[in-house]
Formats: sequence, structure tokens, C-alpha cells
Amino acid sequence: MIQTTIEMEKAALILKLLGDKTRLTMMKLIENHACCVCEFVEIFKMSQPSISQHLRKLKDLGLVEEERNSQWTFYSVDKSSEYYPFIKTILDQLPNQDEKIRELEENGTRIECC
Amino acid sequence: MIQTTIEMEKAALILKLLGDKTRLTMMKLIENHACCVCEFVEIFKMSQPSISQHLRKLKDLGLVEEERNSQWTFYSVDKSSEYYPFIKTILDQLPNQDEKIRELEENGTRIECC
DNA sequence: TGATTACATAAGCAAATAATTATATACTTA
DNA sequence: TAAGTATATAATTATTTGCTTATGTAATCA
Repeated sequence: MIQTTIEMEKAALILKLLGDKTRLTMMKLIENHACCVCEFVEIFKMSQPSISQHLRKLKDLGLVEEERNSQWTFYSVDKSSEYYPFIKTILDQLPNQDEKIRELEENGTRIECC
Repeated sequence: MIQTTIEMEKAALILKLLGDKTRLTMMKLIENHACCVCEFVEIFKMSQPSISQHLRKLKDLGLVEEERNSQWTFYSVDKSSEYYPFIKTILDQLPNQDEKIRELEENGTRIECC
């Protein structure tokens, strides 16, 4: 079996980023749905700047991509990242977080990207 | 395919621990070799208390086990941990660190556990 | 038994992190 | 064009982290 490896230094950086419950949950959420900042604010009950700063860190390492759509900025996992295979093996072992999306829909606070 | 999942909170804790280059390298090293504290001091060129503190954190989450053998304490990945499958998928993607063990052997500072 | 070796733990400190408040910017809509 | 909404960034602060030094303990050895 061919096993791709990731540089130690980079792996530690990525794991440190994922080692925060908010960011880890974000990543699991946006692996299959794009979410905008105000949805995260609703989901995590955190201030908007705090959310933006978490997303900024994920963006700086190239783990997420953003897509502007009218007044919203939608974030999703960048599956074209060279680190996505590594990240995917982690996310695959985490419990599905889709009930958080359903709560937004029941709230009427869900914003559809496209 | 049956996919076991790990609680979000616990996953974040584990990833945070692994998100440190020293601890991550330690884990990769002791997945297949037991190492004692003084070997880590030699490998990482760090103070002994610093090494002990890293190991303590890994121990507190149950990721490593220790085995006392005369004056040395050998640490290795606890493969019976309920979190080992999760950790293994991460370690499997990291580059082999065995050259560090070979350096010890060339140095004459390698200590054999059993 | 006294000295040495291996390790753990405690205390202190500097750097990094994550949150908040305040403010700026860009887009939308009335 | 003015007001409102969504987001980003800067500044500040509290907390956490990782390291160092100092000290304690247990085992080995001369």
C-alpha cells in the first residue's frame, strides 16, 4: 500500500489548528456544507470577530476556501489542498455535525449558499 | 464500511496534544520502539523536565504507557487505548522517525528496553 | 553508606492563544 | 444616498502553554 506522508512540522501545525473544539467542529461541518460567518455565530454562540479569527487561521494554512456570494462569505473545506487527504482521515472519524445545520433550518437562520 | 467515531471534545484534546512537534515526533517514535526519558533528552536536545512534562501530558490522556526497568522508565504508545485507532490513522501518515533511533545507536546513547 | 544516575514535580516566567470590545469596510436595500 | 447588514481587522486582556531552574525521590553502584 502506498502511504503518502506529510512533513512533521506541517502536520503539527495542522493538528494544533484542529486541536480546538470550535475549529474542529467547523471543519467537520463545512466538509459537506458551505457555511457563512453569521451561521457559525449562531451555531457556536460566539462573537463574530472570534469566528472570523478562527476562520482566518484555517484559511492561512489553506485548509478552507472562501466564496463571496452577495453580502455573505461562505467557507468550506478546501478539498484541493495538498493536506486534505490528511485532514479527511481525521474528519472521517468524527461524529456527524449535521444536526447543527438542521437546527439552523428550524430556526430560520440557515443561509443557503447556492 | 463501519466507521468508529470519537467524541468531539476528546478528539480536540487529543489533536491539541499531538499538535506539538515534540510530542508528535515522540508518538511516532514510540509507536514501535519504547524509549526512555534520557533518550528523548538526547534526541530533542531539550531539558529533562521539559521531556518529562510532555510525557506526563500524553500519559494523562492515556496515549502512552510507561514501564519501569531498573533505573529507566520506558515509554511507548498504549495500543490498547480506546483512542489508539484514531491516533494510528494520524501516525500512519507521518514520515518514519527511525533515523533518530539509529543516531542514538551510533552515538552509543541508545538504551535497550528489553 | 555515600555518591551518582534517572526521573518527577513544583515554581516562575515569557510567549502564544483565544476571547472581547471597538472600529473599518463593503455590499444591499429603502 | 443614507441606513442596515455581513464581515474583517486592530487593540486589549485573560488564560494557557512550554520552557527553565530548583528541588525531591528512587534505584544503582562503588
